[in-house]
Amino acid sequence: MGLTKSEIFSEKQNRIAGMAKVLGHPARVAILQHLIKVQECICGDLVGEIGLSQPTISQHLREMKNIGLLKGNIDGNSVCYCIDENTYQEMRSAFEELLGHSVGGACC
Amino acid sequence: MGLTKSEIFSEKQNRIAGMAKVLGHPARVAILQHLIKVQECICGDLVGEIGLSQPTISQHLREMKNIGLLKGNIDGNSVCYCIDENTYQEMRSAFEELLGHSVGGACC
DNA sequence: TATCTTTATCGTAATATTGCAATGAACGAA
DNA sequence: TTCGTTCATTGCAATATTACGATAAAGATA
Repeated sequence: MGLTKSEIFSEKQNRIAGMAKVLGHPARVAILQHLIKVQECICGDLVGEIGLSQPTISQHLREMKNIGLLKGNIDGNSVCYCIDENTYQEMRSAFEELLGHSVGGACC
Repeated sequence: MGLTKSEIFSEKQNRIAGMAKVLGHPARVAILQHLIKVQECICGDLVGEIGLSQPTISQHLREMKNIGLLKGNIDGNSVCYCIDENTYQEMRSAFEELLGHSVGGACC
């Protein structure tokens, strides 16, 4: 079937999964790391930096924009990308909340 | 082509992506949250708790075991699952490192 | 032994993702 | 206007993921 049954999960669970999914590809991790380092850049920079084709980078950028992690600002004939601080902090909080527990499993 | 070009990324980037990917499905988020709450449980508990079929839950559990997030301990004819504390902490550290920066983008 | 319970695996179908060539759109420069 | 630059979109092929019925494997129970 291949169709995720989102309706049986909470909004929050679906949101966390969506944010994690966007980090679930090394190209998007690399894009985020590069943007953390240089704060802002254009698509062409990332094509040179990462080594995937321009359409592929563009597609990854769109997915990152779709969940709100990136913003793009048109500047002449190029587009300046940077991280959306709100979503970036939302992700930090969500993962910290999910991963900040004590987990001493007794059985294993 | 559908084949991720892992070889052009660093070990660390691929590892982060792999850990994120496992949280990139709401069922696996729900499994992790349940295990955080109850510390340990068997597969059948999760089937009742989450509402997916037993083979589907088993498949998700396997992916979580594959990256080391879960451990399973055979106990009679059932399997007791719990969180692997080391990987859980590794994930916390990795995401904290990735998401703990200052990101004031100037262009957007 | 026969049966029940519990979990894993196989097989399959449907959908999703990844990647890129080709093309289009929009701006700047000559 | 014409050409070059930059990025998005389209279209396609290949691989990956999601989900579950059927079945197998293995310990528990009668």
